[in-house]
Amino acid sequence: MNQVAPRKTSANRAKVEAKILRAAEKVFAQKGFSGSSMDAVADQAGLSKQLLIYYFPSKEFLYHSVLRNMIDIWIEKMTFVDDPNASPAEIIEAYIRQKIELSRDYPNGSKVFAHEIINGAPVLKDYLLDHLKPQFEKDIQLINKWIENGQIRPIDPEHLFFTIWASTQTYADFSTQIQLLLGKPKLDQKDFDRASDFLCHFVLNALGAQK
Amino acid sequence: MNQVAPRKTSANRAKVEAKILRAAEKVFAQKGFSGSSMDAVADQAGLSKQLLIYYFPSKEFLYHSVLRNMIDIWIEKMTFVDDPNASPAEIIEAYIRQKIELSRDYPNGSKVFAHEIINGAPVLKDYLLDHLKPQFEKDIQLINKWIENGQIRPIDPEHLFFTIWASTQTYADFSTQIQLLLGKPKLDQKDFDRASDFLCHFVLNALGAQK
DNA sequence: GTCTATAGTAGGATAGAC
DNA sequence: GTCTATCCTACTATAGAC
Repeated sequence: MNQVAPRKTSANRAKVEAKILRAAEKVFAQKGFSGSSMDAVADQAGLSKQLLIYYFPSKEFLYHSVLRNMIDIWIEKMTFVDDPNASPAEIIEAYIRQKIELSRDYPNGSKVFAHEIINGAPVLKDYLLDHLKPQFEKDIQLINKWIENGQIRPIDPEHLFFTIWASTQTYADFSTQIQLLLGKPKLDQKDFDRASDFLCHFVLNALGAQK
Repeated sequence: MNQVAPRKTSANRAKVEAKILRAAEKVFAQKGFSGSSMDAVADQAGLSKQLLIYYFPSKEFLYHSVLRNMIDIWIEKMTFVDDPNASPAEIIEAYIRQKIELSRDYPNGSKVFAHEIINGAPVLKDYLLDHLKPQFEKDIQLINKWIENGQIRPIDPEHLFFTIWASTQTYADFSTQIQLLLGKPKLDQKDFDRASDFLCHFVLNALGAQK
């Protein structure tokens, strides 16, 4: 037998690993990869550094695991769901709202990505090229089709995406600054709703897209 | 005499300090405070670690110096220049263009701030409260006045600022991602011009502000 | 002002008892 | 699976020669 009591063991392992990944996400979110220590992750997860290393043999492996854990859902929310029955306004509004929800639900994941990108995307570069870029180019084409059809104003589609990404992710990455200026200890559901409503109106007005 | 050859000495010191600050800005931009080492800064500046410590006795002091060096120009560009003769459209267009210029001219400074804010602004918090917040609130009032006067559409002024900040700073902080998706090794002047033009049109259309 | 040497500590990782 | 002990490297910082 390779393992003692494999069933119980692996169930427990999954639970501990999940706890560690949540802790690591939080620590990496604050300081990025090189700024974070295994000690800090262990503390956050409530176990010893040695035990942490038992589950995740190296810091690099832990970091990769955190990224892997988030990357697919992340890229999925960065690309359109092309519903042929929906109007441009409907597609864009749904897109903005789901991006804000992502910032609300995964603020730490967002910050980990922010660190990774600011750092030059040393780990994610290839993955972004292989998975995000093709989708991005498809979405650009869809927007260009809308422009040709006169459904929205002629604008630079690439920069439209950069603006939507930046202004939705800022509610996760720069929440400290936003809290400070709004005089709130924490952003609540109402703040995210206001952000969504503002951005949807703002972008649809800018595009001249009618619902 | 306190110093030997004070004139030459202090002139040289200023030059070396400037070189170190540029190097430190670059290193801190990539990894943030805790992720950066004095060794890396020394390497980047082209001098020994010991000599670096002679000029900047501690890493904290160096980091504070880098921030102090940028913070005033930074906050200045985050607030309106209230020209009573200018129209809302003119004020906002000038504002967006100068924010994009800031991202172009000080990408490392922008990234250092990004790290600091993502981290919870441990160093800058008080400064932002004392210096940015009052200006922010004044600018909000001005926008509300424009809305009352029917010069722009009624929108959430706070979130307008968050959107403009995010979508201008993204060209510094997330330049890696933008380069990747545009298929460019580096953003050039044309890219920044396109970004400015896009954002000005976009925001003015969204606000319904006529030039 | 610049160098060598080194102290002191924190961090990543391993070995081995239980 | 969990713990103690420990190795080794990298890091911040100091002391002191020149």
